[in-house]
Amino acid sequence: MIRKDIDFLTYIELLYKKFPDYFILEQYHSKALILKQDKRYHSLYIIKEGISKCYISDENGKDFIQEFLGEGMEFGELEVFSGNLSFCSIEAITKVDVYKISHQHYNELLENDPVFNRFVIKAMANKIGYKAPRHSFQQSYSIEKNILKLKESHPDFDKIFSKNDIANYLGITTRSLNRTLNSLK
Amino acid sequence: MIRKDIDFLTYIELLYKKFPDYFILEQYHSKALILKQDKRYHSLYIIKEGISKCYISDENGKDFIQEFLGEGMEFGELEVFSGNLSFCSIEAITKVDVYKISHQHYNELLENDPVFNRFVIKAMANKIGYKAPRHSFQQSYSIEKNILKLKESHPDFDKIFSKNDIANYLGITTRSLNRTLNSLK
DNA sequence: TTTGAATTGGGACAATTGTCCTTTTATCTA
DNA sequence: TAGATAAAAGGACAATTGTCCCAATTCAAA
Repeated sequence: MIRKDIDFLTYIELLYKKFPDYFILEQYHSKALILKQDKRYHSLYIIKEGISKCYISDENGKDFIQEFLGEGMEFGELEVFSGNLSFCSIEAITKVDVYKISHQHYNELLENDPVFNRFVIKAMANKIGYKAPRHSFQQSYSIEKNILKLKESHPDFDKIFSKNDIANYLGITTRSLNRTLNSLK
Repeated sequence: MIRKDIDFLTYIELLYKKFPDYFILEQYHSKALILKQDKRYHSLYIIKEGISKCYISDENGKDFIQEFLGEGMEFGELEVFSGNLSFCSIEAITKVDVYKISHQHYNELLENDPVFNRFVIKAMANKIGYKAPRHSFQQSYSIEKNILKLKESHPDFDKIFSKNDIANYLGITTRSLNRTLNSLK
């Protein structure tokens, strides 16, 4: 549920010592919007600490949460390669510390640092390999089974996240979420 | 609906001329299983011609189709980076021609050919950026809106694919699909 | 401590979608 | 061409999930 990549973070901290002017440390308070869907950015971010949510909003104002991002997760990197506008929004859930790096520096690292290059590719492979089974499961199984699965990996999920976020993560309404939580008690 | 990457294919054909022993040309007939979920492979594939489907099967035998793959799409590459078993199956829909390349040669190209490296990263970024909005839309909107959207991008989708495949792509049953198709007439 | 706003919980009903079958149509093979 | 097999269509009913509310609770700011 909360994605992490500690090895990548460790490597970023190492790079930060080596090229301190490549990175800017920023802090966002809970509920701050770090990235806004459909806007153009020239930097991307790697989470040093804290939890944020990555979500897509549709024209009716419904949000669909893609992932909860924790330490070592990067976001805003897809736009480096596609040249498109940001395709999702990122909002801080807890207080969040990030390393910010410009597209330019990021590209330099990708080209000149093979270890970094491999880390980035692995991170992308993870994102693909994680999403597919999750969406597959969500489509095929009942709300009940999906909640039981959440509980397995994060027994205290209903303490960390708001009901609204959980519902948006599962692609259901809060009403259905409540109903199912009751039937599980 | 059918994913393609012509530029990547063009580059692969170029590499094939340069390093003919890196690649094996294979052909699969319609309905052949090219990759099987939960098996280990030491090669990956790039489609030269034809259409295949990439799907995840769950323990109840339900299939969820991730993507339909056309020219220039690669599959089996995630396992190079994760070291895991194949997380989906790939089945030929039409007759399919592929370039097969070993993990080892693939890694060599990634490390020594920056143009190839960039193509691979872009391909992965595309996969991520394409899936997220699609699943988001599928979760939030009615079957009817999803079918109308399919029709927009592929007016003849019901000629190319079986009803079963379309239903598995949308994450619904064929019964629901038929019902909705009728109400649209 | 009070007040207003946001979050949570849930009743009643409607709409959507799935399940289980049976029938029809198309496709393939001997 | 007949018979077998698979694919498509759809009836009847059940289950799930959403919509539209309003009440209860929590929380923060005045």
